[in-house]
Amino acid sequence: MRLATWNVNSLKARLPRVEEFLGYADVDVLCMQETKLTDEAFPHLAFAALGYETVHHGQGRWNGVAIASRVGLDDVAVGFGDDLDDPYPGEARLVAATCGGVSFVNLYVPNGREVDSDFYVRKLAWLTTMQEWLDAKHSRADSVAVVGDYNVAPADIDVWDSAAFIGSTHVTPAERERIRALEEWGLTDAFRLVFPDDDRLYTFWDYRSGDFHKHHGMRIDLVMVSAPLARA
DNA sequence: ATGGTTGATGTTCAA
Repeated sequence: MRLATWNVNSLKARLPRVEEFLGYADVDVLCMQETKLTDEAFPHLAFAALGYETVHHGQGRWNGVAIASRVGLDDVAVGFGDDLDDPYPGEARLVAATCGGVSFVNLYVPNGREVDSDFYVRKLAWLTTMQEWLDAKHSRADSVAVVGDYNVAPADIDVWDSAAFIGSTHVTPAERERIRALEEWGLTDAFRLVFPDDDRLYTFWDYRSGDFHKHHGMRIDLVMVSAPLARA
């Protein structure tokens, strides 16, 4: 099983790049976030032409999550369902499906904007609710991969300069505690399993200040896997 | 430089 996660920041704008990636990356499952599409506008045929089934949970201008799989796509679920109170109601931030015997959960975690803002408080609540949803849906003994744009850097090693993030979201103890809670539930940060001590390896660079060219990055897109997958 | 740039249902919002 080979998987990838990608915040595409508009699938309409990024589709040629996504098609290019699928052409060489040899992934079985691709989880995408920020498609910024309605369900009606999702380009299912473009993925089918490359051999991938797709499911999309979108709302239009913002958010939107999708899974493309060439190893089957079953048991689709979107959102937290009726039994849980969504701190970001109406926003398309979770889609789940079984692909090749693995339960995939694809997340676009709220950004949080400013520490202690209403958006930040609801980001923390969203992560707590997501774990409640996960616990209701899955056992830690299942093969489950909870992947996506977490908008949290799990540790200082995951940002280019921890001093530069003092007072910022993505690195606060409360946000990191939500990642720890998922680990206590039974998930493992797959990247850290493979690269336990490597720094300067990131998944996101802000495009507003030439951060990519200065390698001012953060590792905020995560692949969290249960024990049966972590052992594999 | 409370900056910078990208994308969308854009003359504003979210990131």
